[in-house]
Amino acid sequence: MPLVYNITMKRINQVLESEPNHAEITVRGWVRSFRNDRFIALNDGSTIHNLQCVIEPADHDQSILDEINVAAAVAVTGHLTESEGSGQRVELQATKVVILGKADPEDVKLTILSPKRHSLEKLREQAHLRVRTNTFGAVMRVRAALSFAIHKYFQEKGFYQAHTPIITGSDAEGAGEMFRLSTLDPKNPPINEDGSINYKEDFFEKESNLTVSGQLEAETYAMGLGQVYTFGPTFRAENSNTSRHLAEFWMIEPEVAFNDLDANMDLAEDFIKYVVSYALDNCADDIEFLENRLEQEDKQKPQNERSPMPLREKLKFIGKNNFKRVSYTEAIDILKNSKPNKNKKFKYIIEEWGADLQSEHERYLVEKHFECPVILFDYPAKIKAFYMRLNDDKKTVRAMDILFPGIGEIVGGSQREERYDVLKQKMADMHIEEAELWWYLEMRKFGSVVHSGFGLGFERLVMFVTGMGNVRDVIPYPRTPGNAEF
RNA sequence: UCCUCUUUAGCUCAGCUGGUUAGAGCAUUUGACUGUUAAUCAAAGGGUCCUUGGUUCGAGCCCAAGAAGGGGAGCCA
Repeated sequence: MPLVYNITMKRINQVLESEPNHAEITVRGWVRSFRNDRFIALNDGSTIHNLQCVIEPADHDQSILDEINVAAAVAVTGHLTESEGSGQRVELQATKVVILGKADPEDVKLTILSPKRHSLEKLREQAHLRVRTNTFGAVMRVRAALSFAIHKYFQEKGFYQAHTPIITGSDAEGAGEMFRLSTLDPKNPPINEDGSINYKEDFFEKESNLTVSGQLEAETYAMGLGQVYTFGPTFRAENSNTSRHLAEFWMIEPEVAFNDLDANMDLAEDFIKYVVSYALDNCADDIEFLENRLEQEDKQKPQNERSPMPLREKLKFIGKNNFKRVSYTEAIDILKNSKPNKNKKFKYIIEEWGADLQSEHERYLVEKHFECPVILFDYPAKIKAFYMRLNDDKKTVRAMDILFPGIGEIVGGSQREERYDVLKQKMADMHIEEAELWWYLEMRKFGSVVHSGFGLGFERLVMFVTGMGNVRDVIPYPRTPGNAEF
């Protein structure tokens, strides 16, 4: 088999950029379509575009032609020429076709690889094959580019990645229900005298869980390395059944010593603008494809549910315009005086300061009132976590959320409470076990300084950049309540 | 967890007031054509009408329970 790697082997994205100079090259990929017994549309995952390989049927064995079926893997050797057709600039005049992996059309017919449109729900059922569709190829390339851009941004800014633990021994991170972790025999666990399970005999000799956030550990690292970020998987055992929640998702959590909340907002905004612009510049073809896909999808929807602007325009808008910064108190005033509040169109009517904002309120602010991303800050202390820094008014904390159109909350962050006594008191008030988080509190005794950070849900970012409407369609194998297939 | 909608061919769907042998487009197969671009033209094959139980002379259609999936809400990122 002449299939060892050599200099003439090329990825299709490179080939499509090459000059049609008749040089002999070999490409390998999967057949997307085979028209007229002559035109193979070949895709190798390197780009949304296919390479058209042209074969002269008389020059190839019938046994080979019979196996050039949709989804089959083939290696094609030939000469790159200008295309006679109008659909592409260059094409490969094939001299040799080798079938690398067969695909029986009768079997392919039963899968989403069959050459026709499929619903996103159907693609989800066959998640092991969906990356071979145009839409998922594009989404996953954009996801990978965004992941790279995130590391690039922080590394260039002098941040260090902190690998915070995935298994945690504390259950007080306060960000949601946790997945319990144990090696005890579930049918016959060791029992204490009072009937409870004796975790002293478990692997870690205490209860352990999958992490819901690396923030608390990241804070300790910011106190040594100055500016750090985490980027890893996070687990929440919430029974959330929405298009925006996963039980396993990836989160980015920068944490910076000496930053106050204003600097934190500056960082978050600059960071988001950078990665969105990076994707726009480096995944132009994929985002163009996704924009067209979205436009087609919008045609099926009623006018008021359609995207207000095309995908690329929306992404450029994010890069160019400043996010609107509004305090919680101002936001409440805006909402109180808003039409839907006065006409009782909101399900939850805003009556007084202190109420938690529902997603209908966030959407109103972002999509109707300001029509741009909004950063809300200085929330009531009562509705926010124990570690957020108390303002001098004793009523509000230095918290901020970034709200995006169509996505809702994409970032949640705060300036952390750096004062030992204040933090200790807040932990007591909010019933946080000091024994669980002694180390977090103790950090405040040794050179404690102002510091801030935020968490950004990676999948929500990918949703925004790709225009996909369901978080399950921007991660390879989504984990949701009742679903851990694949 | 709550509200709501859906489930009919491989896929997307239609199926009238409960009435003979359940249809269409795409996909697949076969043939024709051979510079196509979601190729085109012709023909063929393809059904546990989600499951269970009930009402009825008769159920894809009505009733009940269950299952799976979508959308929305809550919680959050």
